[in-house]
Amino acid sequence: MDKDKYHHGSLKNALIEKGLVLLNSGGSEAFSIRKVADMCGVSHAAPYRHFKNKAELIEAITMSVSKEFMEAVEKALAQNEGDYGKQIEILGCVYVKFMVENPEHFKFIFLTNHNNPIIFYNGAFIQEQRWPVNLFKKLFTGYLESAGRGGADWSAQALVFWSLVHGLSVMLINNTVSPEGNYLDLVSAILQKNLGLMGNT
Amino acid sequence: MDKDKYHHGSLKNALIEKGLVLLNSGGSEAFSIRKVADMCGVSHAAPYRHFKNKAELIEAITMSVSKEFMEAVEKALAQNEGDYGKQIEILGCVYVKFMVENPEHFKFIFLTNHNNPIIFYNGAFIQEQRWPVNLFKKLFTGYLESAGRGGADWSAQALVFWSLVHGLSVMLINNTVSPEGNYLDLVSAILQKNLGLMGNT
DNA sequence: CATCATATGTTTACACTGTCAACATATTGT
DNA sequence: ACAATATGTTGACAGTGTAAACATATGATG
Repeated sequence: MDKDKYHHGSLKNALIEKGLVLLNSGGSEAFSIRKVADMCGVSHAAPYRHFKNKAELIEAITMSVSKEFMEAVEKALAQNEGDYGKQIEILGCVYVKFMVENPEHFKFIFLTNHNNPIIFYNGAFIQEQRWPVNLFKKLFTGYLESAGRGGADWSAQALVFWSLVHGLSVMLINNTVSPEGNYLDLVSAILQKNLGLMGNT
Repeated sequence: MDKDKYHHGSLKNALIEKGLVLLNSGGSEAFSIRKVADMCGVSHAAPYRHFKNKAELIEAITMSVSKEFMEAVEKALAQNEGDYGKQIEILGCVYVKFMVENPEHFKFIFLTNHNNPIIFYNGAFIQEQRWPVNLFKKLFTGYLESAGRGGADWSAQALVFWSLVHGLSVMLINNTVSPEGNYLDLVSAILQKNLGLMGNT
């Protein structure tokens, strides 16, 4: 792909990649389509051939990050196959770690209204869009069964788990809480305790 | 205060109030100093006599909202004095309700880095800035004592509680989870269950 | 190959934004 | 009364999102 060509070659992907870089260096305030275009060596209006507007570019970046996150989760869970309790704990840690290390992604992912919400209905999560709901189901039903509570409502436990790691992420990111030592130890401890409590009822 | 006067009279407060209105109607994207100035019937640069820049106006709005929130909490807790479990549940509901009803406040409050973090150190929250940490302490120590667990670590429980309501708020706000019926029933149920578990260990 | 539709990039333009400097008026203290 | 200060206005500038008009590359079809 020559530099001097009129056409970029793969501008769409380049915009997403460079956009991500800009986001995590300058923060969401400093993000601008024109800067991203600049970083791709392209005129300020070129992005509009690939994205309808700024929101759509951000949405694309969000999706890209979500995918990356999913892969990180899958990789981490490859270990400890079968031990559901351990896997849930790992999932929580990966989740928090990813969010803390990518705070700007976090903001975009969680502060954007979802077109297709995950509906909490009669104790069941409906519709998997960005988050591994099916994975949650597998892990929590597996865990509850292994704890002799096969009939319990997995989705309620998953919601609590989700809220917990979510909330911890927010508080760690914005520095509301700053633990001594490694924050992941704190997360681990909290999840273990919570899981233990879940199993004991 | 006449309308036609050269000086506004209490522009600083007006900017905070109108800024809040704009924030919760148009969203944080649509927020602009010039619009707020307009809403106050004042020239576009007038706000700069009261706030150094946009960030400082937002900070002032955030502080104002925090105060409002504190008052809502105190008011709600005036009932059920002495029943710590019930008060904790109420606190959680007020928290989530407030955040869901003021999503833009939420974003500003929680996605702004804190200059003075609440440090989680040796099991104790240090430094009360925007959030009622002392209230948390009172409620959770009270609750644990009434449950016959006087020696337990109140701050760990408070952190879990906080994460939980925090995370629930985020998920309700951005529509990740949308429960059937009143979302506060869901919150209540989750908190009750969690509190029950806490007491049973 | 020639030609034409389509995809992709550029230029120009406009309204709007944050912020500053220069200016104007009101308020306050002496 | 007058000078210092607080508060508001005007005008300017660089950046921003986005649309329209224009330019070039690419790919399909004869």
